[in-house]
Amino acid sequence: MFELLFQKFDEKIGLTEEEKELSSSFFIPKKIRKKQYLLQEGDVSKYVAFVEKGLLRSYTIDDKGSEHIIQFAFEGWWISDQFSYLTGEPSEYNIDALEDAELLLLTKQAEEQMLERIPKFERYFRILLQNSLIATQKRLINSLSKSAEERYSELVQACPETLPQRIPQHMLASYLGITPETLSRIRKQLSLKKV
Amino acid sequence: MFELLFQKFDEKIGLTEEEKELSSSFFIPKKIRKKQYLLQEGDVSKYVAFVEKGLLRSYTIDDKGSEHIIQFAFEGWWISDQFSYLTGEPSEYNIDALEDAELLLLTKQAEEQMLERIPKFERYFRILLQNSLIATQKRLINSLSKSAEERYSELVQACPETLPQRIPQHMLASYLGITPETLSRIRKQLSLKKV
DNA sequence: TTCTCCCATTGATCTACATCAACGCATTTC
DNA sequence: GAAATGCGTTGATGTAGATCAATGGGAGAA
Repeated sequence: MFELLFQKFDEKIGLTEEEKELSSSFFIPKKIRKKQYLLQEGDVSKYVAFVEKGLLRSYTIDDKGSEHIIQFAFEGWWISDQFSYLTGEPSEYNIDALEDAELLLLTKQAEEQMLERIPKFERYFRILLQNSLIATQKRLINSLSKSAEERYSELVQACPETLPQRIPQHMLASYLGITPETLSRIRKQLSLKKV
Repeated sequence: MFELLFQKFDEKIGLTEEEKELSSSFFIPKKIRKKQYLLQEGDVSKYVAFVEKGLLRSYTIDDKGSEHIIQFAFEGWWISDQFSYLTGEPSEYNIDALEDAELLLLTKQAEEQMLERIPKFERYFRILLQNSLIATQKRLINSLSKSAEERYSELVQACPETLPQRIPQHMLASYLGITPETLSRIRKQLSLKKV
């Protein structure tokens, strides 16, 4: 159950066997099925979740009723609503599973205890946050400066196998901030260009 | 010189007098003039900067030559290119001053030493990162889901005095991801609505 | 099997915003 | 003081992408 988590830890910070043992005790394993919510708008985000298996997304629904996907989380990624988790305010986001998933949940108290017992996790979580911030800034600048076609091409180029395989097209559109119709037309354009 | 910095520290983590004394030794005070660069595209970001006085911005220039502002940094804010600072890669961003400014610079070595000597700064920087991430995600979702007029109204509503006073209009446009012409028209629209 | 329902596609039309160009005003530069 | 430069405004026109509507195919439920 914890293989992937430990592997990820090892990439950033080395852990001894005792530390692994100890750290694993702070996590709550949980399986959820496709379409099931991990977090619903209005609830408080009590956990950050590490994805051992499966695929989740976080998204928000705007005043006009359309969904905007904030993040996908594949195996080895973390997902949560940082704001709600941090402040205890009710969340404006939803998190649900696109595929049956196995998660490792960390509550805030567990996280704090873990940081106290094994301080080098401070470093680990700081690195995670920095990477998220860098990626989100890049995505923001892209959305402000590039065309939908450019954004889609770059996205698919980044993960050519997994993304189109595992994520339905209308969700990619939502992630890119365009309508499914527009994405369909863009794909047609691109396929014509290639030939 | 360090008043504002210590005040900000105190808001998140308490510091003793010795800790203040010690922590201040890690910073390099620096004054820069309006229009002067703190970081130029292609250089490596060696510092994170705390703004004691004045106003800076970070921005990037796209393939077509237009500027996209990533962040403004008023008094009490931090600014840097996290990616370059972290990896040592040359930066794709520029940082310059919109007003004469007084800064406190922290190099990576200094930061590491400071974290080692006063570990509660881990917490402080983690909070900073979390807040940046939350704000950037919100801005991203706004840019994907709201009209330029909505984004401008909300931005001005957030800081009605400082923003339009201290930031030239074409830079607000760049921050919002629209052209100066469009912003001008939006402002006209809004002023007509009010009357 | 048949009946839904959901999803991707395609066409026709609409609209928010960009682009290009010109002008007036203020500020800086010589 | 004249000249140059930069910024905000306004108008005319172009375009990426949204919206609305219809169609066909595939997956799951009865």
